[in-house]
Amino acid sequence: MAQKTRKRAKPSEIGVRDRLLDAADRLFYQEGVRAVGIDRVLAEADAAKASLYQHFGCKDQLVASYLERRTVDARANIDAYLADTPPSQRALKFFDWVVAWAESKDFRGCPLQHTVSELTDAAHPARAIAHGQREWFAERFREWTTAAGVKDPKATARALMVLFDGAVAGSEVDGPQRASDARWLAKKLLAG
Amino acid sequence: MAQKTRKRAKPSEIGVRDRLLDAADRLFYQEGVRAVGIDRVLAEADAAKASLYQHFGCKDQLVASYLERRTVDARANIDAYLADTPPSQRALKFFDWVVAWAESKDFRGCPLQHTVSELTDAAHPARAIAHGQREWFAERFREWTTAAGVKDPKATARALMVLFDGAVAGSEVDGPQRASDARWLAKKLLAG
DNA sequence: TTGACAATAGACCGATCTGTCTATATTGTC
DNA sequence: GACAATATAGACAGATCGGTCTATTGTCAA
Repeated sequence: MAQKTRKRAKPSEIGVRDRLLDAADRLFYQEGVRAVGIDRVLAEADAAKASLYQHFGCKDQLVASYLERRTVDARANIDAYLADTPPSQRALKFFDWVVAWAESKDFRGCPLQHTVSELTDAAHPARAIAHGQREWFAERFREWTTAAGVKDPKATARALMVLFDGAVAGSEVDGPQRASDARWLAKKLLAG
Repeated sequence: MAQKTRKRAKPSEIGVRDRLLDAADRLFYQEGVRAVGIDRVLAEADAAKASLYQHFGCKDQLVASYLERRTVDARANIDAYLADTPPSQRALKFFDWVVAWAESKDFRGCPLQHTVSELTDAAHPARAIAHGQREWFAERFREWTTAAGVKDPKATARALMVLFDGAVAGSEVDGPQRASDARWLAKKLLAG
């Protein structure tokens, strides 16, 4: 046993697992996890059915893995975006990131919100991912409001969470103006 | 032609159409419009398939009608809730209504947001309903902030819309605390 | 060369989906 | 009682769903 000699695709190529995740990401995010069937994912990924079930076991797990990768990427993305901003300014700067996201071509709201509202089974593996990411956001908001030196950092952090949710949900329906509106109020809140 | 002699069910009974709408409302809202099939609605309504297609033509139209009735009821509900509150206080009072909604047993987020995110076809009849209701909310927020005499009523109204969306979306995932958080910031905004 | 492994292609299964259809029962009006 | 309208019950069709299975191909290591 042992001696993992794993290594199939040449470094320049993308392995089947990643192709499946890429396809799932595009389709699930754009159209929803219930609207997109396995066959569409396979066609988009140019992969075989057996590969999907070999790597993920079932569709629910593919959905969870898609969400998981989304959250990992988002965290890295946000941390990088804020790296050059002094901690005391990060709370507000974060809303610049939100505005940019809402204005991006493929923006279609929050994948976590979508998935939670589509998959009502409380035991679905994707829900744990969503919950974890929510916690990460809450923690970051507390960090940023504390660093900002506002009067009530915890209440302010919770309010920023509401503004974030509202920015994303509102932008999905009404366009990116809602994200700017959220930033406007966030600035007011952090200044007062 | 003419002489509508319509009148089937006795006044004390509920007609099939309403039974279907009631069932659709419960199931679509609780589990999502894609997760619930026609047969589940029929069983819940204790109705025949032909009745559904006689009254609504297709599932998409049933979904639109369910949303339409939701919005009509919500408008009446909110207006009644605020009737005794002086116009200048209605913006804040509205967030009491939101908190109460988020705390209600069957709360599961915003039916408009859910439907828009599940039905990505821009031409879907349900989307027009959702859009109309958003406009109604925006208009009301402008009324209330104007009556409140705040400095920038339009910007404030847009910010309240964000808080509303954030309250509802956040409460769906994290619980009704998010609605209270939104109210907290709304109060701050309307006071300052 | 051989054997293990990862991947593809696609038939197949049973369940479920929306929607159509026929047949039958009930009711109010003439 | 006859008729039209409304409702029920449920078979049926065609598509799609998630998931299993077999057969085949290509590649690396021994």
